[in-house]
Amino acid sequence: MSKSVSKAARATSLPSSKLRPQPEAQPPRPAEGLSIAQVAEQAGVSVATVSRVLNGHENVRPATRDKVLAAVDASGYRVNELARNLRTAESRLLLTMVPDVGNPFYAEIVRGIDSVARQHGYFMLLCDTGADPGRERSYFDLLRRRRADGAICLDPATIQQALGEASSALPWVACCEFDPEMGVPYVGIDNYKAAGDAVRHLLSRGHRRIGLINSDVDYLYARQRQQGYLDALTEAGITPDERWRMNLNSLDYEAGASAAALLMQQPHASNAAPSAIFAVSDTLAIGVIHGLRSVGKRVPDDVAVVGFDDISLAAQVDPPLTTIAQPMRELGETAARLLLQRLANPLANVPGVLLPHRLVIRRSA
Amino acid sequence: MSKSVSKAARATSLPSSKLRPQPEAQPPRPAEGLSIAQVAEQAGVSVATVSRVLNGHENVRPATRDKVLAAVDASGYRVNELARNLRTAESRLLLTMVPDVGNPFYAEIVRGIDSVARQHGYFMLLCDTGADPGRERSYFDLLRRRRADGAICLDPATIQQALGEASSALPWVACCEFDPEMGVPYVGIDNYKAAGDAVRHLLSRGHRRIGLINSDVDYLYARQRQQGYLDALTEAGITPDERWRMNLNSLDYEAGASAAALLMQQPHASNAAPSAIFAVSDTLAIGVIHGLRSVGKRVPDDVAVVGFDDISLAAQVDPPLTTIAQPMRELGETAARLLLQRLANPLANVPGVLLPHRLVIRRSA
DNA sequence: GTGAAAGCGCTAACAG
DNA sequence: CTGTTAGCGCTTTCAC
Repeated sequence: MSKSVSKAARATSLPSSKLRPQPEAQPPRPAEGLSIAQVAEQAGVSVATVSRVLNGHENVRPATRDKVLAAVDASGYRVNELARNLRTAESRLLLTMVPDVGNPFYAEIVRGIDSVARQHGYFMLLCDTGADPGRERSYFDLLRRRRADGAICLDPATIQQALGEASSALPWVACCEFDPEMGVPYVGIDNYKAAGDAVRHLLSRGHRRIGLINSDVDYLYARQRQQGYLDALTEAGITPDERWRMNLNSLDYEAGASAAALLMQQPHASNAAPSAIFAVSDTLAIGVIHGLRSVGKRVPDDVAVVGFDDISLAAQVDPPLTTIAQPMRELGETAARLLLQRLANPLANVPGVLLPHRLVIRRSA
Repeated sequence: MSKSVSKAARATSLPSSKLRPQPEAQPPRPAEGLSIAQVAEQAGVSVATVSRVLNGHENVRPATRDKVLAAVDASGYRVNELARNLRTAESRLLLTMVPDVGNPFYAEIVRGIDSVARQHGYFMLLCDTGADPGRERSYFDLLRRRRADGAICLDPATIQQALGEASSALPWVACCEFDPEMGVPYVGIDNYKAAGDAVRHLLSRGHRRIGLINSDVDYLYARQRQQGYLDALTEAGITPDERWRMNLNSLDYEAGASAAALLMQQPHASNAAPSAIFAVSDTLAIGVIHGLRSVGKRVPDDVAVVGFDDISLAAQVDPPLTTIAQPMRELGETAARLLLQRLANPLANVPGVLLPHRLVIRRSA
């Protein structure tokens, strides 16, 4: 899912021979305060007619339409959407609330959301909540205050639940992180199964002491993945050791690194330290590899590592990361569609959706 | 201007046991259409008074204020900002246009912007332009249509120039990428000097064949860094070889990886391939390290690598990346402040500002 | 096919 | 201190 190119005027763009070719023609009058009324006057029609052509209504005589259009771009007029929004009672803005914009996993999802939103004439307002309930609530209030028409929430389930109670009627959907019981439309993956897949891969490579570096248990996905991990181990006849598990309140590289170092140095019964680690996000896993290296362990020879998400970076680190791939782009796109659907038909029963994940085997495990 | 809502999500749409438990307590009345008038009535005062307490004006008797406040939260009323915005003629939305939200460098800057925007009562609308002039223009139009009060642009200078000609009067500022000649307020670093610093570091380590993996020349910073690279080499008595230089139209890891592989395999006069590479972004540099490894070169033993930006990941890869640190957070914060300043006083002469960079030496070079 | 007029919900004079 | 009132710029009946 790589970006794209967008060459524009590349290559030929010389240092700056002439920075302003535009000999200062008369651009359509920047026109600060210019209202539909002036355009109407200039075109010799009524405001109603101008409004009609602006909105592409059918019932306007071509000749009239042309007159109006001419007046519009002679004057450089742009509709004032503030007024339009008030009148039509919609802002055409969609909120997206993420715990951390800097996380590449969320970044890709956000792209998916943005792309379908724009496709449908909406803009996306990105909100970095830092997983803070207070900020979350204040952003959510934008819905009630009519600043936004709908919202997509990727924040921890614990936060969502609080939100849901206070406002189950508001138009919002959950993405990646969701509680099916909550009655809010959602899209995500089967975290329990995915975690099991990761662990079973490690098992199949002969590992029996498998560590889990997990995120905050505020996240339902963290609890689900942990359960998947636990059950997979148990099914293989292994009794999970508590000392193999850690919960972090951050997904940063640094957090993963120090957690891994800690995990390996912990007093384990002689050589009973984990021979493999399952980290619930790639950022964590990349940190883990770094942390392992810092305490003299090699990956995958001494310790195998599997991550989660399959961000684009996963293939680039050394060793390339074995991981569970989530369809990030689609997750975002689907969330946006679900929301749009809800907006179009508030009464319809919007379903929950699960998208498929898959195990990507590279060299780290 | 499409508005239909396309199909829902396909894939495994869960059976959806019971999608709407909806305990239906009685929260303060979700109150869809509730206007200031009803609150006024309920409080036994006029709309003007309600408005006054809502906006924290002084001249309201405490008793009256309390009555109003009581009515407000008894009814669960929230102001309709659509109306407020129209009346006050401002949207309190700031646009941020970036070429790629997924790039960790931009992500951190965006955080800086968002933080000071919120601090000042603004929200930030994030726009991923993909460095596409068309999308850029359409986003920019949001300013004219009053959807946003101001904008911060991080897109290529070539695009900015087109924008500037069409609308130098609009309230916007440039960040990281800027043309001082353009008369638009900006914040960034001294790219020429920074690139020189990177190259001089390599020189001091004894390298004389230094490659440059650069981004698209649409970016002024790319041209400036190239010049810094060229001059540093020349000053050291080295004649730069054209075959040491590459321009990429992407900053993705993959792009860096394949460029590096290509650079090393190119037919150089016998063993005249570069012994060091300067990449103009950390993402590129990380890709470069990966690409080098894929053709059997070790870093830094066979080839040294220095990057640019100092994203958090730089310290986590193997080997940790030597790089030029940019004060990303401050860049964003400063850009936001400049814009706010311009908004507060449109006539004031807002200056350009350069922030300091610094060389961070780690193990890759 | 086109125009006149009534608001959308709020803020800000201006009176009292 | 509080209430009345006039719009902000647009869309949308309802007449003609």
